[in-house]
Amino acid sequence: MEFTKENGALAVEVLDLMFRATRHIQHEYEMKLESLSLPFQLSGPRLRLLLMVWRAEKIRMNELASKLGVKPRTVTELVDALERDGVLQRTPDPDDRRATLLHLTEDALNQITRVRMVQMQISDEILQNFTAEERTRLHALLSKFFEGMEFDFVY
Amino acid sequence: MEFTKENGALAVEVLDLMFRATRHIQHEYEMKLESLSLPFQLSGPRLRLLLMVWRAEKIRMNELASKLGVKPRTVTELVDALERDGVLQRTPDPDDRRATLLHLTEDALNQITRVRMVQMQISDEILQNFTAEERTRLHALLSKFFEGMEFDFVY
DNA sequence: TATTGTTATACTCTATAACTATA
DNA sequence: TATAGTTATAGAGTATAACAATA
Repeated sequence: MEFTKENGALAVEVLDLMFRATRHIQHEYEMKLESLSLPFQLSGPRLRLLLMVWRAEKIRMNELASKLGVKPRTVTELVDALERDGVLQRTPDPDDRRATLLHLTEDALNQITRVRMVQMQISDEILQNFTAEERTRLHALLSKFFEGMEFDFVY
Repeated sequence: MEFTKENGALAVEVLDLMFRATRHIQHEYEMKLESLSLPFQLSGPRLRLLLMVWRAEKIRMNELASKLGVKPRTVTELVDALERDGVLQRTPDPDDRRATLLHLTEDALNQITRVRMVQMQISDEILQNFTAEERTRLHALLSKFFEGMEFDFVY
């Protein structure tokens, strides 16, 4: 599609709307997460990290950083907080003594099903105005942002 | 739509994808904004505020806060930075001596056309995988998040 | 020499609470 | 008594740079 002022104006409107919608949704999402009275506090970024560790079972801080799309220093920060809250643990990597492996604590593993279920309920509630077909179409459209992207682009 | 685990799982996937796409886009967007060598630094939140002041011509900090969906204290912070950079100015509101009006500087007004044009180009580039029809459909779907919302919901 | 994760430091965005000046 | 915006303070998320341990 060739660039014209009209195309540009439409593009700005689409992205603007997307940013606004996401802001709005994230507000709601975080408020609902906070009101859960889990044994640990989960913000958006913390939940994202938590679920990534959970899916991997165990993972290096290194790899986690690149999957999250943040710098290793940021992972150190987040992990410090989550370890303090008893959500996950560091263990030395037996294969490389420079590296650190992360895994969830027993406690977090026991809570994870509930967390996932609540996540589904929150998400479903936020999408209450959308039919199943609309959800699928939105998913398909959003996927286009990642089209033609090298390797497994995670975050 | 009735809640089932399947609906919930789809809803989570949709929002997860939306968050990831937005993160990704915001990264690109901010990088491109930075590489513009404007006479002032524009992050996402600063641009958002700047454009809102521009559209209003003049506006109270108060009203701006509610339109941006942030607290007045946050506006003070952002405005401090933008005033330091010569982007906008505070003037006392003649109608209410408690209030402060904001307006763009001459300098910012001279740059704004360029900023808007670049914004269009960046946005168009980010949406390069989307046809005009897909853009319109995405816009329509995203609008649904705001359906049934009271008053003019801005941010 | 390169990589892993840390300490040290800092910046941006955001907020709550207490306060000042005005309404 | 209520409102507009500030000072004072804080916390989350993010980053860069220098460094120690290890590869």
